Amino acid sequence: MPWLLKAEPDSRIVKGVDVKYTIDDLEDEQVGHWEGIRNHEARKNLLAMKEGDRAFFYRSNCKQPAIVGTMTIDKEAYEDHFAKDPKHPYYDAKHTGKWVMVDVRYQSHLQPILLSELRENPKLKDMALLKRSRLSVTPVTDDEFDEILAMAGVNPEKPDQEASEAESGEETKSESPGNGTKKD
DNA sequence: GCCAACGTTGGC
DNA sequence: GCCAACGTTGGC
Repeated sequence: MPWLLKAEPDSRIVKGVDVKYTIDDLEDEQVGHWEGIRNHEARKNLLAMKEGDRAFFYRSNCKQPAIVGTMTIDKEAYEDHFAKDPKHPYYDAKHTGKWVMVDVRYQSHLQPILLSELRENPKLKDMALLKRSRLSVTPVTDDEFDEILAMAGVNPEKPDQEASEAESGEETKSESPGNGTKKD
């Protein structure tokens, strides 16, 4: 099952540590830890992730909240040791040892799909992201995933195109590159 | 176990 | 900065 994971692109200092994390950061490191999830339902979703699952990178708590890239689950849920470190921003004195994290692997940048655009698409009206706005790890259906890729101008049947399209940037910056399916 | 008070998330 | 949604806490 595909997933959506939120991260904050703007600097925010928690216990002296900047918690910002962007799709560019993930691209730089290729494989990143998704630590700091401190909500039971989000935890349940982390535990349900399987290696190889597709996921969206969502930027939240910023001017233009949006889906900005894709990644895959690289390592299934394991103990989030940051919960045990009293000096860490994600320390949780109460639930030490029960929280988990996954590793994610960078796949591609997408032309950002704004939250407002997601809301406008009737095919996405049941998205967990929209219904459970405060949940930072949500499931995405296969149909929703493909629909969003289409909104980003990516052919879901040729996912290898998405990397080259988004990276080379130049030739595919137009609004709807050849998909005549845009509603309105 | 109910619910009011309070804290946090995150869009606007 | 405001506030709606919603999770958590604690009194009873």
